[in-house]
Amino acid sequence: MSNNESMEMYLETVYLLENDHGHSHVVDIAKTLGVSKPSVTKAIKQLKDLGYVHTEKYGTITLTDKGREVSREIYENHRLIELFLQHSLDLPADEASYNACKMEHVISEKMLAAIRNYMEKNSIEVKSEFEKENETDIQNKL
Amino acid sequence: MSNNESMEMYLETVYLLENDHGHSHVVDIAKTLGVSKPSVTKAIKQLKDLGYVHTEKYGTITLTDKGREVSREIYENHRLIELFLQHSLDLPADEASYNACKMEHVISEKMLAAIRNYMEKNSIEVKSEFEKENETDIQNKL
DNA sequence: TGAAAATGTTAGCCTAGACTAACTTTTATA
DNA sequence: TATAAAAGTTAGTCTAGGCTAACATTTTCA
Repeated sequence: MSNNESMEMYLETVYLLENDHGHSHVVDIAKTLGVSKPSVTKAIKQLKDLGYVHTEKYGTITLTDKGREVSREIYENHRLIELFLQHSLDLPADEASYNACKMEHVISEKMLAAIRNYMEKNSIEVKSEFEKENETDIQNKL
Repeated sequence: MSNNESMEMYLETVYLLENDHGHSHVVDIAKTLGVSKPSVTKAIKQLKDLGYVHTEKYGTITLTDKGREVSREIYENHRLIELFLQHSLDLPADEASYNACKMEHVISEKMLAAIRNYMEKNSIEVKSEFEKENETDIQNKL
């Protein structure tokens, strides 16, 4: 799973949708990511083969425990990077989120560790959006 | 040309090789990027079609004025990001370079501007490696 | 409740960007 | 200087990750 931008985006989207609605649907994932339904079906099949999601034919998609763990980590890294960009570069929220989305799939473990260290030193608390409030615009989180 | 990681890497490599030796060869590009010679031939053909390089059959590869301008900008952005990572996160040079290499192809113009602003505020001078010294290990610059 | 709309799937196509095998041309050297 | 080695090219293959068209299933609601 490491270092696969496309799959990480699908997994992260499933995670966000599930946090909002308890499960996700092909059509919602397609809309969120701006891809076609068949692309989603194909990707979800791969996530299933990897043991990250459970699906029922013509039914809903839910994360397995493993999938939830991995996707939570992906999303938390996204948040971490996002807050780092806001704090260090004073980027507005939307720009920070956009760039975090691009960066999260490519930067090294050491750089992530360095960002965590930076946040700690500057006493910046990194908490999930979900702990803060009830948002519904998932696109803003990707 | 915008936002094409692969082509940007080829162009940047041509730029670095040319700065070191006055021109570049398929085989050197292949070694630097860790790809096969046919992959380089194909990529260079595309760069030629875009007007970025000049080639002679079975001969050397050189940048056009346009190509030099674009590749210098790519490389300078790489350096900018690299120094930002070193300064803000205290990343060692090799880690900073590695992550700059990944980030340079994906981050937004606004984020680049914010980094420039950061460097200025902190009085960090961004100069090319070439102005500093005579290095030959190009891999370290990518 | 049955037909239309929405949703999900399958099959097949396309492109980018890698690769190997085999060939051509150039360079180096015995 | 002839030939082996090195460098470059061409042709064809593969994979990932998109897409559309067509079909299957489920849901909605008149």
